[in-house]
Amino acid sequence: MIDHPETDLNSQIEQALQLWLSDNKKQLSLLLLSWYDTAGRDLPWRCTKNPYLIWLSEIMLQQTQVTTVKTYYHRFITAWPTLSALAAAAETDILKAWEGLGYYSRARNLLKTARLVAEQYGGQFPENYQALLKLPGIGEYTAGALMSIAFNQPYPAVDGNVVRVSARLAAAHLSNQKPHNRKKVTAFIRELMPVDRPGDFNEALMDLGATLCVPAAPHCEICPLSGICQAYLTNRVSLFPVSRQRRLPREEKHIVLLTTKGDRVLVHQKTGQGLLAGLYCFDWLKITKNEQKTDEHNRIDHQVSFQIKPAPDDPVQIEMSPEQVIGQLRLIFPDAGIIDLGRHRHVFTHIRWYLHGFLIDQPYNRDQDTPKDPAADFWADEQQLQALPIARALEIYRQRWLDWSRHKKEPGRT
DNA sequence: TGTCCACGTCT
DNA sequence: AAGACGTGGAC
Repeated sequence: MIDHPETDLNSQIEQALQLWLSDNKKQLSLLLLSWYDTAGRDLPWRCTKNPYLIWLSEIMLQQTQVTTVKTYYHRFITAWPTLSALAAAAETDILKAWEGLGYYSRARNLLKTARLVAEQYGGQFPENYQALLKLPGIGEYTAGALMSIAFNQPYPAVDGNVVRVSARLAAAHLSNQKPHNRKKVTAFIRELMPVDRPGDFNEALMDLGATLCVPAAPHCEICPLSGICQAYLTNRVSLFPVSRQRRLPREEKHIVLLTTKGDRVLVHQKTGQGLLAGLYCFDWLKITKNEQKTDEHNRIDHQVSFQIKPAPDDPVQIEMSPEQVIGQLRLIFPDAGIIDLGRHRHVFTHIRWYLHGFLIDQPYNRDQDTPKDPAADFWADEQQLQALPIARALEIYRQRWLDWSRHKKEPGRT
């Protein structure tokens, strides 16, 4: 006998979904929509059918919770009330307005799609699922949300909430992480879509998942679907959906240098498609196992002057005291004042950053170290620095520099 | 304060 | 398919 755990799992999912459909298909939409009509959330983007506003909100809602999105949504519709206004914006302005929301490729794709729709579709989003899918930043979920909410057509919009609700309803061992499972849920939901209110139906499912059928400690006792929820009826709610195994984030150590001349600090725009692309950063030194080099997106000045030796008993962990770093920096910048800006830890999904910031206070008239790439590097004054899009991870150092700069200008005020 | 967890798209 | 991509909230 050969074990086929994967096959068994897939057939359990298929059978559970089919069985549940055959018993409960007809009851769901009425129960769900009546609940939604009284308990659904009152959200800013639900008072419109404007595809531009629906699209904007849905892009923001990808990987981001409603409460966080509200501020940004308001900011965007105020600055760019129409698609053509957004299409005419500069990318840096979009990124600045997006600053802090994360997953910055969403902002870059937002602009790409706005321009594409303005130019190729006369400013109107196509009322066509396949055409929407081709637009940058629009995947299956968002295409389905637009088709159903903005265009009133019966397309499922399967997000993590819908997978969780489906898994519990049918007691199916679904995992939100498996693309194949999302397709199964899409087929399942397609069977349940009412033709008269597809948008409300999708939003109702997501609301239920966000407010009652939450991941931990769901409120089954007040859930309108508890009577047809197989997981609840068999007292197994906590088993669904299947939770994934999480990888540990890799660890990286960096020195952040706020290289300053007079009242300006050197900044650099990250290019390409990678981490924090399009955002601005300071000078940057990456500490690796037994050598040191700069992040590939950043400047490569000064690296020769750093010789960082691995600790003898632990070659992976490099410990360099602030005093040692300051000592090195004094060699590189003999005329400058060096200020320790402190350590900062920042955790991404996949990386754990240990940052240590230093401010290099150089005299006014020193004119070496001119940026190599004037388009990407420049010396920013206070106002410019505040106007640049910068990641959360570096926000603390920006603030420290601004505080320092103001204090230097008006030393009487502490 | 730290750890865990949530949230879709692209490659 | 599986990993890259960021942040904030819950505990």
